[in-house]
Amino acid sequence: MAVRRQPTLRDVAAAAGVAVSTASRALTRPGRVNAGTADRVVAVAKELGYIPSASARALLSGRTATVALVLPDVTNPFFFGLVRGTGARLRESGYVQVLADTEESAEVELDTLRKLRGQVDGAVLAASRLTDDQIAVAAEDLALVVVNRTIPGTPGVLLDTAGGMVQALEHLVEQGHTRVAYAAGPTTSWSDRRRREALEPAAARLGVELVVLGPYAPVRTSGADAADAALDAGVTAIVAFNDLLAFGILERLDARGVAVPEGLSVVGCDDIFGSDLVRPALTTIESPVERAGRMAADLLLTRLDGERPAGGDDEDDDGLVVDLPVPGAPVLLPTRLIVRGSTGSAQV
Amino acid sequence: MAVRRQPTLRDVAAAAGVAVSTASRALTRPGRVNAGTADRVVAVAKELGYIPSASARALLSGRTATVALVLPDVTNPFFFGLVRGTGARLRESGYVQVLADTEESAEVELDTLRKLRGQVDGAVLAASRLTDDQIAVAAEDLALVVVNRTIPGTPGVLLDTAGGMVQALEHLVEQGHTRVAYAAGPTTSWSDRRRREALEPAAARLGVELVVLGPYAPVRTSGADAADAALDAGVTAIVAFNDLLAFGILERLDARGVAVPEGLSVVGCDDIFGSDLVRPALTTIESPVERAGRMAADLLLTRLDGERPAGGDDEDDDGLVVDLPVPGAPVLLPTRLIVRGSTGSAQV
DNA sequence: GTGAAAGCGCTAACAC
DNA sequence: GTGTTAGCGCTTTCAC
Repeated sequence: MAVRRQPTLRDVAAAAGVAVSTASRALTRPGRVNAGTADRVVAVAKELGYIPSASARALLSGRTATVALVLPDVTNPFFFGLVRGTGARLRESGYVQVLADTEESAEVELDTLRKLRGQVDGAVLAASRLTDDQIAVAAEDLALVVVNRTIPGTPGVLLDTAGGMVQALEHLVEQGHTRVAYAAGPTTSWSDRRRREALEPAAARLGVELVVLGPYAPVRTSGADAADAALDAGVTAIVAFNDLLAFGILERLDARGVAVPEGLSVVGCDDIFGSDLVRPALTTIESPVERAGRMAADLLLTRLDGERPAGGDDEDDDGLVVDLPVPGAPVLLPTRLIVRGSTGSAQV
Repeated sequence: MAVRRQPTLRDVAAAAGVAVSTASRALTRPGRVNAGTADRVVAVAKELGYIPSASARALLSGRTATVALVLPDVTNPFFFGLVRGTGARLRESGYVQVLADTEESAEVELDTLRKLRGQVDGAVLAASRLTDDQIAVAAEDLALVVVNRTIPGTPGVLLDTAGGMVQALEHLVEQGHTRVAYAAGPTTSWSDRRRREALEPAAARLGVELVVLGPYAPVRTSGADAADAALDAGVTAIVAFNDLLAFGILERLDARGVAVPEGLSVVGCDDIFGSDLVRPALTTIESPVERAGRMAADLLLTRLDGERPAGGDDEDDDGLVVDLPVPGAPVLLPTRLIVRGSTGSAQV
């Protein structure tokens, strides 16, 4: 693991017998240099194993070709798709992906965002624990795209799981259910609020009684409480905040000897890895998470590559600088109900 | 998403009425500056929201406080633990984690490593697709720690899944199995070779017949072929290269109406998310992947923070520079067999 | 204890 | 078409 000194542009220029500026041009804009010279420089650079210093470029241009994905918990399988989607899109454009875990803490998130400023060109902020205001403020210092959040003036991508849950409710009604529980997620969750706001009017419209249970931490272990509460509440079906919670519910029902779907129909949300592995397989709401990630990265890159076309730098001293046209509404991605074995007719 | 101009050290110095050098000292080494002055500078810096430029620091020191995790496929749940483990350890030391997906391609991996040089202080290389030589060469230009690989001179962390598989074999023998299949992984996999080399002598020692099936791509869909082959081979138990493959095997057996473990005992490997969710739950080999990641990051950081104690920079012009004492053997982490429902007595 | 100045590697004026 | 020069933001001599 010895470390060899990297050749610099100066080394290349010297070896090729040209000035650094010529070497620089030859490597970045070959058109503006004598073809023969350019070839020679390129050859020498290759031979020496020259790699331009990212730090020097960054210092000069203010651009790092790096984008961060900020999320509350890398552990949560739901976010894996986001990692993949953003990563794939970023790689396509030659960007480097940085991963930041905020450990479900608003404080850590704020601090992370602060430190990221200057280190990255922008960030995709997923399931943020911050307030709208805090995000808006952070967006002043760092190009931001939010996922599952609406912040006026900040581009965003929304997964319409609320819509998916309404589909689930309709499905249950068709199956004859008239009293359905919703096992709620954390009160701090923006998505949870959105879902409740969608479920309540839908329930009224469909003439079904909706019982809200919880809130529950969106993890498997909370499933036991949720299952018990559902049984106590005398519902025939339960829609869970997410699949992890639904897995826990299934486990508990199994342990208590309650058959699914005969004793209780169960619906999850997100279609994470494993939802088709459990028995009975879980009826759930498929979210195009990976696509959302790709989209978020795309929005950010569009922003970034429009922003400073070529290292522009204003010398205005009034502090404030660029103000860009902001895309109106966030992108809303539809979700889809996947019916599997965990839901069935209501037992009268 | 406007972007405000960041205050620089010069701004801070000016506002505090001191020279940049003093401001720099006040912020980095408060001891070497008049207490009052230092306080003032710090206060001003805070007020202005000053954040030191990472690029400038990197340019000057050659250190980026960034480490990359390079892996063949972010999609594979097996690597999630690695992402977590390395990420957690890096964060603890204030390092930033960069994620690089090489898409299972040696070429992409080589290119990634090349580009990473200079962008990061080091990298954790997991399940590399490169040859030993290629890795050794890459290690000359970038501080590297390998996971599940032994490269002389390069620190590494090994998960002893081969040992776990021997445990599995012993367990099966105790249950009366005398003819057992191993569903092999990709031929390019270093781990697969290691496991075979451990299983064969173990089988001989235990007096059990070992049938090697495959190779199979380590994904769920390959499970169908593996299950069929096992049934054809007339074995009573099968050990799969990994859990994904085992899941596929279970699905196929279910589809063919073969009971598990009565008709066939199934063992997976890695204990990934979902292995206790399937029915019957999967007997598998638990690997401390997260711990391995943490360890790998730890080895790297130790290396890094010993390497250039404080931005040292040699002016030797002979090209070659540092050569460090290399830790001898790689760290070997033990694995453990977890017996669940998918294995049982051999049906005579 | 503090300031002035050099320089990390690179690109973008500005000469010639 | 090519060389010279300035300067990105910072740390670190070297004077004072």
